Amino acid sequence: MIPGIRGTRDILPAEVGRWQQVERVARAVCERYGYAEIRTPVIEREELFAKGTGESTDIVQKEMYAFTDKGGDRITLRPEATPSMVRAFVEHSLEQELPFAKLYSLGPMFRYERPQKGRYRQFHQLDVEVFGVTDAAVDGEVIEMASAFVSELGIDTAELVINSVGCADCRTRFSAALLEALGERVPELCGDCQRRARTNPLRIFDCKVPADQPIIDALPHSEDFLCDACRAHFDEVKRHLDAYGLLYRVSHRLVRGLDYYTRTTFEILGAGLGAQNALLGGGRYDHLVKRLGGPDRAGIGFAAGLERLVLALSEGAGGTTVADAFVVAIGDASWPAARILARDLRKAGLTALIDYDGHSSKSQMKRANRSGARRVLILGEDELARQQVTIKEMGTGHQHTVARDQVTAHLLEIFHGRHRDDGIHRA
RNA sequence: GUGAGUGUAGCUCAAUGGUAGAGCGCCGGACUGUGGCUCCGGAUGUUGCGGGUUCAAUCCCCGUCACUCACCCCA
Repeated sequence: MIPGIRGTRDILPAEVGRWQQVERVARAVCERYGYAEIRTPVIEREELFAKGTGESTDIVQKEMYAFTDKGGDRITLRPEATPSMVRAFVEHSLEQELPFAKLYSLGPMFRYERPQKGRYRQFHQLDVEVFGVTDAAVDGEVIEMASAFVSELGIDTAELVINSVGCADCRTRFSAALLEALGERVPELCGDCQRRARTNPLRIFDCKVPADQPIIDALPHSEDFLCDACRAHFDEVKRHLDAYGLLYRVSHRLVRGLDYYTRTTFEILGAGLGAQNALLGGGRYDHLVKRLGGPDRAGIGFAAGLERLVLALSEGAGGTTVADAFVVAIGDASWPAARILARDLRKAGLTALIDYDGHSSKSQMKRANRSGARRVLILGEDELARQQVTIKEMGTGHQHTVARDQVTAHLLEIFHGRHRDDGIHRA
Protein backbone atom coordinates (compact mmCIF):
# COMPACT_ATOMS: atom_id res chain seq x y z
CA MET A 1 0.00 0.00 0.00
CA ILE A 2 1.17 3.50 -0.78
CA PRO A 3 0.21 5.68 2.16
CA GLY A 4 -1.11 9.22 1.98
CA ILE A 5 1.07 12.25 2.54
CA ARG A 6 1.81 13.32 6.08
CA GLY A 7 -0.48 16.06 7.31
CA THR A 8 -3.13 15.31 4.69
CA ARG A 9 -6.35 13.48 5.41
CA ASP A 10 -9.04 11.64 3.58
CA ILE A 11 -12.43 13.02 4.52
CA LEU A 12 -14.30 9.76 4.74
CA PRO A 13 -17.97 9.13 3.95
CA ALA A 14 -18.78 8.97 7.66
CA GLU A 15 -17.75 12.60 8.24
CA VAL A 16 -18.38 14.13 4.86
CA GLY A 17 -21.89 15.11 5.96
CA ARG A 18 -20.38 17.42 8.56
CA TRP A 19 -18.21 19.01 5.89
CA GLN A 20 -21.13 19.48 3.58
CA GLN A 21 -23.03 21.16 6.35
CA VAL A 22 -20.18 23.57 7.10
CA GLU A 23 -19.81 24.35 3.41
CA ARG A 24 -23.54 24.75 2.93
CA VAL A 25 -23.86 27.19 5.83
CA ALA A 26 -20.73 29.05 4.71
CA ARG A 27 -22.12 29.62 1.24
CA ALA A 28 -25.56 30.51 2.50
CA VAL A 29 -24.26 33.08 4.98
CA CYS A 30 -21.87 34.66 2.47
CA GLU A 31 -24.56 34.97 -0.19
CA ARG A 32 -26.96 36.50 2.32
CA TYR A 33 -24.43 39.20 3.19
CA GLY A 34 -23.87 40.02 -0.46
CA TYR A 35 -20.58 38.26 -1.12
CA ALA A 36 -19.79 36.83 -4.54
CA GLU A 37 -17.96 33.56 -4.81
CA ILE A 38 -14.59 33.49 -6.51
CA ARG A 39 -12.33 30.50 -7.15
CA THR A 40 -8.66 31.13 -7.56
CA PRO A 41 -5.90 28.62 -8.43
CA VAL A 42 -4.12 26.70 -5.70
CA ILE A 43 -0.78 27.53 -7.30
CA GLU A 44 0.54 31.07 -7.48
CA ARG A 45 3.84 32.82 -7.96
CA GLU A 46 5.98 32.57 -4.87
CA GLU A 47 6.52 36.34 -4.82
CA LEU A 48 2.79 36.94 -4.33
CA PHE A 49 3.09 35.60 -0.78
CA ALA A 50 6.58 36.94 -0.20
CA LYS A 51 5.18 40.42 -0.84
CA GLY A 52 1.66 39.84 0.42
CA THR A 53 1.84 37.61 3.44
CA GLY A 54 5.19 39.09 4.37
CA GLU A 55 8.82 38.12 4.05
CA SER A 56 9.24 38.06 7.83
CA THR A 57 6.47 35.55 8.53
CA ASP A 58 7.15 31.90 9.23
CA ILE A 59 4.60 31.04 6.57
CA VAL A 60 6.83 32.52 3.90
CA GLN A 61 10.16 31.72 5.50
CA LYS A 62 9.69 28.05 6.12
CA GLU A 63 6.19 26.74 5.50
CA MET A 64 5.53 27.12 1.79
CA TYR A 65 5.41 24.27 -0.67
CA ALA A 66 7.48 26.18 -3.20
CA PHE A 67 9.25 24.82 -6.24
CA THR A 68 10.62 25.75 -9.62
CA ASP A 69 8.38 24.57 -12.43
CA LYS A 70 9.54 23.22 -15.79
CA GLY A 71 9.50 26.71 -17.27
CA GLY A 72 11.85 27.93 -14.55
CA ASP A 73 9.27 29.97 -12.64
CA ARG A 74 9.09 30.01 -8.86
CA ILE A 75 5.70 28.58 -7.94
CA THR A 76 4.09 27.75 -4.62
CA LEU A 77 1.01 26.03 -3.33
CA ARG A 78 -0.96 28.82 -1.66
CA PRO A 79 -0.44 28.96 2.13
CA GLU A 80 -3.36 31.35 2.59
CA ALA A 81 -6.02 32.94 0.44
CA THR A 82 -5.88 36.68 0.98
CA PRO A 83 -3.03 37.50 -1.43
CA SER A 84 -4.72 35.47 -4.17
CA MET A 85 -7.98 37.29 -3.54
CA VAL A 86 -6.18 40.62 -3.79
CA ARG A 87 -4.39 39.53 -6.95
CA ALA A 88 -7.64 38.49 -8.62
CA PHE A 89 -9.38 41.67 -7.47
CA VAL A 90 -6.62 43.77 -9.03
CA GLU A 91 -5.99 41.64 -12.10
CA HIS A 92 -9.64 41.71 -13.16
CA SER A 93 -10.53 45.18 -11.89
CA LEU A 94 -13.37 43.62 -9.99
CA GLU A 95 -14.40 46.86 -8.35
CA GLN A 96 -15.65 47.93 -11.80
CA GLU A 97 -17.75 44.80 -12.13
CA LEU A 98 -19.42 44.34 -8.80
CA PRO A 99 -21.80 46.51 -6.79
CA PHE A 100 -19.61 45.82 -3.77
CA ALA A 101 -16.16 44.29 -3.87
CA LYS A 102 -17.13 41.57 -1.43
CA LEU A 103 -15.69 38.16 -2.26
CA TYR A 104 -15.60 34.74 -0.67
CA SER A 105 -13.83 31.55 -1.53
CA LEU A 106 -13.64 28.02 -0.20
CA GLY A 107 -10.70 25.75 -0.76
CA PRO A 108 -7.51 24.02 0.32
CA MET A 109 -4.39 25.76 1.61
CA PHE A 110 -0.97 24.21 2.14
CA ARG A 111 1.61 24.79 4.82
CA TYR A 112 4.56 22.60 5.67
CA GLU A 113 4.02 22.41 9.43
CA ARG A 114 4.14 19.63 11.98
CA PRO A 115 0.61 18.25 12.12
CA GLN A 116 -1.36 18.33 15.37
CA LYS A 117 -4.95 18.61 16.47
CA GLY A 118 -6.72 21.10 14.23
CA ARG A 119 -3.63 21.65 12.09
CA TYR A 120 -2.80 19.92 8.85
CA ARG A 121 -0.47 20.43 5.91
CA GLN A 122 -3.41 20.54 3.56
CA PHE A 123 -6.26 22.31 5.26
CA HIS A 124 -9.34 24.13 4.09
CA GLN A 125 -10.53 27.65 4.61
CA LEU A 126 -13.48 29.83 4.00
CA ASP A 127 -11.98 33.14 3.02
CA VAL A 128 -13.99 36.35 3.07
CA GLU A 129 -12.71 39.72 1.87
CA VAL A 130 -14.09 43.22 1.31
CA PHE A 131 -12.13 45.76 -0.71
CA GLY A 132 -12.33 49.50 -0.88
CA VAL A 133 -14.27 50.35 2.27
CA THR A 134 -12.56 52.22 5.09
CA ASP A 135 -15.66 52.93 7.14
CA ALA A 136 -15.77 51.11 10.47
CA ALA A 137 -19.26 49.93 9.60
CA VAL A 138 -17.71 47.29 7.36
CA ASP A 139 -15.49 46.09 10.21
CA GLY A 140 -18.63 45.71 12.26
CA GLU A 141 -20.51 43.91 9.51
CA VAL A 142 -17.67 41.51 8.76
CA ILE A 143 -17.26 40.62 12.41
CA GLU A 144 -21.00 40.26 12.89
CA MET A 145 -21.16 37.98 9.87
CA ALA A 146 -18.27 35.84 11.14
CA SER A 147 -20.05 35.54 14.44
CA ALA A 148 -23.38 34.72 12.79
CA PHE A 149 -21.68 32.04 10.70
CA VAL A 150 -20.27 30.29 13.74
CA SER A 151 -23.50 30.43 15.67
CA GLU A 152 -25.54 29.25 12.70
CA LEU A 153 -23.36 26.15 12.74
CA GLY A 154 -24.62 25.56 16.26
CA ILE A 155 -21.26 26.24 17.84
CA ASP A 156 -22.33 28.14 20.92
CA THR A 157 -19.20 28.05 23.05
CA ALA A 158 -17.17 30.34 20.82
CA GLU A 159 -15.61 33.55 22.04
CA LEU A 160 -15.08 36.69 20.01
CA VAL A 161 -11.87 38.58 20.68
CA ILE A 162 -10.93 41.89 19.08
CA ASN A 163 -8.10 44.37 19.16
CA SER A 164 -6.58 47.16 17.12
CA VAL A 165 -2.95 47.12 16.09
CA GLY A 166 -3.21 50.58 14.55
CA CYS A 167 -1.69 51.89 11.36
CA ALA A 168 1.95 51.64 10.36
CA ASP A 169 2.81 54.72 12.44
CA CYS A 170 1.06 53.39 15.53
CA ARG A 171 2.80 50.06 15.16
CA THR A 172 6.21 51.64 14.81
CA ARG A 173 5.69 53.71 17.93
CA PHE A 174 4.22 50.79 19.81
CA SER A 175 7.06 48.43 18.89
CA ALA A 176 9.57 51.02 20.07
CA ALA A 177 7.61 51.44 23.30
CA LEU A 178 7.59 47.70 23.86
CA LEU A 179 11.33 47.44 23.43
CA GLU A 180 11.83 50.39 25.72
CA ALA A 181 9.54 48.92 28.37
CA LEU A 182 11.33 45.62 28.10
CA GLY A 183 14.67 47.37 28.40
CA GLU A 184 17.24 45.13 29.95
CA ARG A 185 14.79 42.42 30.83
CA VAL A 186 14.92 40.87 27.33
CA PRO A 187 17.49 38.25 28.42
CA GLU A 188 15.06 37.11 31.15
CA LEU A 189 12.53 36.10 28.51
CA CYS A 190 12.37 32.70 26.83
CA GLY A 191 14.41 32.06 23.72
CA ASP A 192 11.47 32.54 21.43
CA CYS A 193 10.66 35.90 22.96
CA GLN A 194 14.24 37.05 22.63
CA ARG A 195 14.00 36.25 18.97
CA ARG A 196 10.65 38.02 18.73
CA ALA A 197 12.13 41.10 20.37
CA ARG A 198 14.50 41.33 17.44
CA THR A 199 12.14 40.43 14.60
CA ASN A 200 8.60 41.41 15.60
CA PRO A 201 8.18 42.62 19.18
CA LEU A 202 4.35 42.51 18.98
CA ARG A 203 4.49 38.73 18.82
CA ILE A 204 5.82 38.61 22.37
CA PHE A 205 2.15 38.80 23.37
CA ASP A 206 1.67 35.32 21.90
CA CYS A 207 4.07 33.77 24.42
CA LYS A 208 2.71 30.98 26.61
CA VAL A 209 5.75 30.42 28.82
CA PRO A 210 4.56 30.98 32.41
CA ALA A 211 7.81 32.56 33.56
CA ASP A 212 7.47 35.28 30.96
CA GLN A 213 3.95 36.29 31.88
CA PRO A 214 4.73 38.76 34.70
CA ILE A 215 7.00 40.68 32.38
CA ILE A 216 4.50 40.57 29.53
CA ASP A 217 1.65 41.65 31.78
CA ALA A 218 3.58 44.77 32.66
CA LEU A 219 4.04 45.75 29.01
CA PRO A 220 2.13 48.67 27.51
CA HIS A 221 -1.03 48.05 25.49
CA SER A 222 -1.34 48.67 21.76
CA GLU A 223 -4.59 50.52 22.34
CA ASP A 224 -2.72 53.24 24.22
CA PHE A 225 -0.48 53.93 21.25
CA LEU A 226 -3.13 54.43 18.62
CA CYS A 227 -3.09 57.71 16.77
CA ASP A 228 -6.29 59.78 16.93
CA ALA A 229 -7.64 58.41 13.65
CA CYS A 230 -6.98 54.79 14.59
CA ARG A 231 -8.43 55.27 18.04
CA ALA A 232 -11.58 56.82 16.60
CA HIS A 233 -11.88 53.94 14.15
CA PHE A 234 -11.52 51.33 16.88
CA ASP A 235 -14.10 53.09 19.07
CA GLU A 236 -16.47 53.12 16.16
CA VAL A 237 -15.96 49.41 15.49
CA LYS A 238 -16.82 48.68 19.11
CA ARG A 239 -19.91 50.85 18.86
CA HIS A 240 -21.06 48.82 15.87
CA LEU A 241 -20.49 45.56 17.70
CA ASP A 242 -22.38 46.88 20.71
CA ALA A 243 -25.24 47.95 18.48
CA TYR A 244 -25.44 44.42 17.10
CA GLY A 245 -25.54 43.16 20.66
CA LEU A 246 -22.42 41.05 20.17
CA LEU A 247 -20.45 39.87 23.15
CA TYR A 248 -16.73 40.34 22.72
CA ARG A 249 -13.55 40.67 24.65
CA VAL A 250 -10.96 43.30 23.81
CA SER A 251 -7.56 41.71 24.17
CA HIS A 252 -4.49 43.84 23.82
CA ARG A 253 -2.62 40.56 23.38
CA LEU A 254 -4.38 39.71 20.15
CA VAL A 255 -1.61 40.47 17.68
CA ARG A 256 -2.07 38.49 14.55
CA GLY A 257 0.87 36.92 12.79
CA LEU A 258 0.61 38.27 9.30
CA ASP A 259 2.47 41.43 8.45
CA TYR A 260 -0.28 43.13 6.54
CA TYR A 261 -2.80 43.74 9.31
CA THR A 262 -3.70 47.29 10.24
CA ARG A 263 -6.18 48.58 12.78
CA THR A 264 -8.88 46.02 13.51
CA THR A 265 -7.92 42.42 14.25
CA PHE A 266 -10.24 39.72 15.52
CA GLU A 267 -10.52 36.04 16.21
CA ILE A 268 -13.25 33.65 17.17
CA LEU A 269 -11.98 31.00 19.55
CA GLY A 270 -13.59 27.60 19.93
CA ALA A 271 -13.76 25.41 23.02
CA GLY A 272 -12.36 21.90 23.24
CA LEU A 273 -10.11 22.27 20.23
CA GLY A 274 -6.78 21.94 21.99
CA ALA A 275 -3.97 24.36 21.32
CA GLN A 276 -5.15 25.29 17.83
CA ASN A 277 -8.32 26.94 19.01
CA ALA A 278 -8.86 29.75 16.54
CA LEU A 279 -11.92 28.87 14.49
CA LEU A 280 -11.44 31.95 12.42
CA GLY A 281 -9.27 35.01 12.38
CA GLY A 282 -8.85 38.14 10.39
CA GLY A 283 -8.57 41.84 10.32
CA ARG A 284 -8.10 44.95 8.29
CA TYR A 285 -5.26 45.35 5.80
CA ASP A 286 -5.41 48.85 4.41
CA HIS A 287 -2.20 48.82 2.38
CA LEU A 288 -2.06 45.33 0.95
CA VAL A 289 -3.88 46.02 -2.30
CA LYS A 290 -1.57 48.87 -3.19
CA ARG A 291 1.44 46.92 -2.04
CA LEU A 292 0.54 44.19 -4.50
CA GLY A 293 0.41 46.65 -7.36
CA GLY A 294 -3.25 47.60 -7.27
CA PRO A 295 -5.05 50.87 -6.57
CA ASP A 296 -4.93 52.31 -3.07
CA ARG A 297 -7.84 50.38 -1.58
CA ALA A 298 -8.48 49.31 1.95
CA GLY A 299 -9.31 45.73 2.73
CA ILE A 300 -10.73 43.65 5.53
CA GLY A 301 -11.51 39.98 5.81
CA PHE A 302 -11.09 36.75 7.66
CA ALA A 303 -10.26 33.13 7.12
CA ALA A 304 -12.08 30.31 8.88
CA GLY A 305 -10.52 26.88 9.35
CA LEU A 306 -12.96 24.28 8.07
CA GLU A 307 -11.27 21.37 9.86
CA ARG A 308 -11.66 23.23 13.13
CA LEU A 309 -15.26 24.10 12.46
CA VAL A 310 -16.03 20.47 11.66
CA LEU A 311 -14.26 19.52 14.89
CA ALA A 312 -16.31 22.03 16.86
CA LEU A 313 -19.61 20.94 15.36
CA SER A 314 -21.87 19.17 17.81
CA GLU A 315 -21.93 15.38 17.79
CA GLY A 316 -25.05 14.70 15.79
CA ALA A 317 -24.39 17.34 13.15
CA GLY A 318 -24.23 16.52 9.50
CA GLY A 319 -26.09 13.49 8.32
CA THR A 320 -25.86 11.04 5.51
CA THR A 321 -27.99 10.36 2.53
CA VAL A 322 -30.08 7.25 2.99
CA ALA A 323 -31.81 5.60 0.11
CA ASP A 324 -35.55 6.01 -0.36
CA ALA A 325 -35.72 2.46 -1.63
CA PHE A 326 -33.61 -0.64 -2.10
CA VAL A 327 -34.66 -2.80 -5.00
CA VAL A 328 -34.39 -6.54 -4.37
CA ALA A 329 -34.58 -8.96 -7.28
CA ILE A 330 -35.48 -12.55 -6.68
CA GLY A 331 -34.78 -15.08 -9.37
CA ASP A 332 -32.54 -14.68 -12.41
CA ALA A 333 -35.39 -13.58 -14.61
CA SER A 334 -36.20 -10.61 -12.35
CA TRP A 335 -32.91 -8.78 -12.52
CA PRO A 336 -33.46 -6.93 -15.80
CA ALA A 337 -36.86 -5.72 -14.66
CA ALA A 338 -35.44 -4.77 -11.25
CA ARG A 339 -32.78 -2.65 -12.90
CA ILE A 340 -35.38 -0.83 -14.95
CA LEU A 341 -37.39 -0.27 -11.78
CA ALA A 342 -34.36 1.28 -10.06
CA ARG A 343 -33.75 3.45 -13.11
CA ASP A 344 -37.34 4.66 -13.08
CA LEU A 345 -37.19 5.53 -9.38
CA ARG A 346 -34.01 7.51 -9.93
CA LYS A 347 -35.52 9.24 -12.90
CA ALA A 348 -38.37 10.34 -10.64
CA GLY A 349 -35.86 11.90 -8.26
CA LEU A 350 -35.80 9.13 -5.68
CA THR A 351 -32.65 7.65 -4.24
CA ALA A 352 -32.56 3.97 -5.11
CA LEU A 353 -30.05 1.20 -4.50
CA ILE A 354 -29.82 -2.20 -6.12
CA ASP A 355 -27.35 -5.06 -5.83
CA TYR A 356 -25.14 -6.19 -8.71
CA ASP A 357 -24.43 -9.86 -8.40
CA GLY A 358 -27.11 -12.49 -8.34
CA HIS A 359 -27.11 -12.59 -4.54
CA SER A 360 -29.77 -14.43 -2.63
CA SER A 361 -32.77 -12.48 -1.45
CA LYS A 362 -31.48 -12.86 2.08
CA SER A 363 -28.15 -11.40 1.21
CA GLN A 364 -29.83 -8.52 -0.62
CA MET A 365 -32.09 -7.89 2.36
CA LYS A 366 -29.07 -7.74 4.64
CA ARG A 367 -27.41 -5.22 2.42
CA ALA A 368 -30.64 -3.24 2.27
CA ASN A 369 -30.78 -3.22 6.06
CA ARG A 370 -27.17 -2.09 6.30
CA SER A 371 -27.77 0.68 3.79
CA GLY A 372 -30.42 2.19 6.04
CA ALA A 373 -32.89 2.31 3.14
CA ARG A 374 -36.35 2.90 4.49
CA ARG A 375 -38.08 0.37 2.28
CA VAL A 376 -37.34 -2.52 0.06
CA LEU A 377 -39.05 -3.00 -3.28
CA ILE A 378 -39.20 -6.68 -4.00
CA LEU A 379 -39.45 -7.79 -7.58
CA GLY A 380 -39.54 -11.57 -7.86
CA GLU A 381 -40.89 -13.92 -10.41
CA ASP A 382 -44.37 -13.82 -8.81
CA GLU A 383 -44.48 -10.03 -8.93
CA LEU A 384 -43.11 -10.04 -12.44
CA ALA A 385 -45.88 -12.32 -13.60
CA ARG A 386 -48.56 -10.16 -11.95
CA GLN A 387 -47.01 -6.81 -12.96
CA GLN A 388 -46.62 -5.92 -9.29
CA VAL A 389 -43.98 -4.89 -6.78
CA THR A 390 -43.95 -5.84 -3.11
CA ILE A 391 -43.08 -2.92 -0.87
CA LYS A 392 -41.64 -3.74 2.54
CA GLU A 393 -41.34 -0.94 5.11
CA MET A 394 -38.12 -1.71 6.94
CA GLY A 395 -39.11 0.14 10.08
CA THR A 396 -42.23 -1.88 10.74
CA GLY A 397 -41.65 -4.95 8.63
CA HIS A 398 -45.08 -4.52 7.04
CA GLN A 399 -45.38 -5.18 3.36
CA HIS A 400 -47.94 -4.70 0.67
CA THR A 401 -48.12 -4.94 -3.08
CA VAL A 402 -48.54 -2.17 -5.60
CA ALA A 403 -49.02 -2.32 -9.34
CA ARG A 404 -45.71 -1.94 -11.14
CA ASP A 405 -46.82 1.15 -13.05
CA GLN A 406 -48.00 2.82 -9.82
CA VAL A 407 -44.79 2.38 -7.84
CA THR A 408 -43.07 5.73 -8.39
CA ALA A 409 -46.31 7.66 -8.01
CA HIS A 410 -47.03 5.73 -4.83
CA LEU A 411 -43.62 6.51 -3.33
CA LEU A 412 -43.69 10.13 -4.36
CA GLU A 413 -47.03 10.46 -2.64
CA ILE A 414 -45.61 9.06 0.57
CA PHE A 415 -42.81 11.61 0.42
CA HIS A 416 -45.07 14.46 -0.51
CA GLY A 417 -47.04 13.83 2.65
CA ARG A 418 -43.88 13.89 4.73
CA HIS A 419 -42.26 17.02 3.27
CA ARG A 420 -39.47 15.15 1.69
CA ASP A 421 -36.14 16.90 1.72
CA ASP A 422 -34.10 15.67 -1.25
CA GLY A 423 -33.33 12.41 0.39
CA ILE A 424 -31.08 14.01 2.96
CA HIS A 425 -32.08 13.23 6.50
CA ARG A 426 -30.47 14.25 9.72
CA ALA A 427 -29.01 11.42 11.72
C1' G B 1 12.48 22.55 13.19
C1' U B 2 12.00 20.70 18.92
C1' G B 3 9.84 17.42 22.79
C1' A B 4 6.77 13.46 24.77
C1' G B 5 3.56 9.28 23.99
C1' U B 6 1.76 5.38 20.73
C1' G B 7 2.14 1.69 16.41
C1' U B 8 -0.80 -6.13 17.05
C1' A B 9 -7.19 -8.46 12.40
C1' G B 10 -11.61 -3.72 8.93
C1' C B 11 -12.48 -1.18 14.17
C1' U B 12 -11.50 -1.10 19.69
C1' C B 13 -7.96 -3.59 22.34
C1' A B 14 -5.45 -8.22 24.96
C1' A B 15 -1.05 -11.45 25.34
C1' U B 16 3.89 -13.97 26.26
C1' G B 17 11.68 -13.80 25.24
C1' G B 18 9.38 -20.00 22.64
C1' U B 19 6.47 -17.34 15.54
C1' A B 20 -0.83 -14.25 18.48
C1' G B 21 -6.26 -13.88 20.91
C1' A B 22 -11.10 -11.42 22.41
C1' G B 23 -15.25 -8.19 21.46
C1' C B 24 -17.50 -5.63 17.55
C1' G B 25 -17.81 -5.89 12.33
C1' C B 26 -17.70 -9.07 7.92
C1' C B 27 -19.16 -13.86 5.29
C1' G B 28 -22.15 -18.38 5.56
C1' G B 29 -25.92 -21.57 7.86
C1' A B 30 -30.41 -22.50 11.02
C1' C B 31 -34.86 -19.61 7.74
C1' U B 32 -33.62 -23.31 -0.38
C1' G B 33 -38.65 -15.55 -1.92
C1' U B 34 -37.40 -11.47 3.10
C1' G B 35 -33.18 -7.58 6.99
C1' G B 36 -32.84 -6.27 12.30
C1' C B 37 -32.89 -10.37 17.48
C1' U B 38 -30.93 -15.35 18.81
C1' C B 39 -27.94 -19.68 18.04
C1' C B 40 -24.10 -22.28 15.18
C1' G B 41 -19.97 -22.11 11.89
C1' G B 42 -16.07 -19.45 9.00
C1' A B 43 -12.24 -16.06 6.99
C1' U B 44 -8.49 -12.34 7.84
C1' G B 45 -2.50 -10.56 10.58
C1' U B 46 4.49 -9.94 6.55
C1' U B 47 2.49 -7.94 15.33
C1' G B 48 4.45 -0.25 10.84
C1' C B 49 9.37 -0.95 8.26
C1' G B 50 14.82 -2.02 8.55
C1' G B 51 18.75 -3.64 11.43
C1' G B 52 20.90 -5.56 16.13
C1' U B 53 21.14 -8.78 20.71
C1' U B 54 19.53 -13.99 21.41
C1' C B 55 19.27 -20.96 20.36
C1' A B 56 14.61 -18.12 19.77
C1' A B 57 11.96 -11.26 19.29
C1' U B 58 5.37 -9.05 18.67
C1' C B 59 7.98 -8.34 23.52
C1' C B 60 14.75 -6.10 24.69
C1' C B 61 18.18 -2.33 21.92
C1' C B 62 19.17 1.11 17.68
C1' G B 63 17.41 3.46 13.40
C1' U B 64 13.40 4.85 10.38
C1' C B 65 8.38 5.92 9.02
C1' A B 66 3.51 7.00 10.60
C1' C B 67 -0.09 8.62 14.13
C1' U B 68 -1.40 11.57 18.61
C1' C B 69 -0.54 15.70 21.74
C1' A B 70 2.33 19.92 22.94
C1' C B 71 6.18 23.73 21.55
C1' C B 72 6.77 26.76 17.35
C1' C B 73 3.31 28.83 13.93
C1' C B 74 -1.56 29.86 12.79
C1' A B 75 -7.32 28.83 10.26
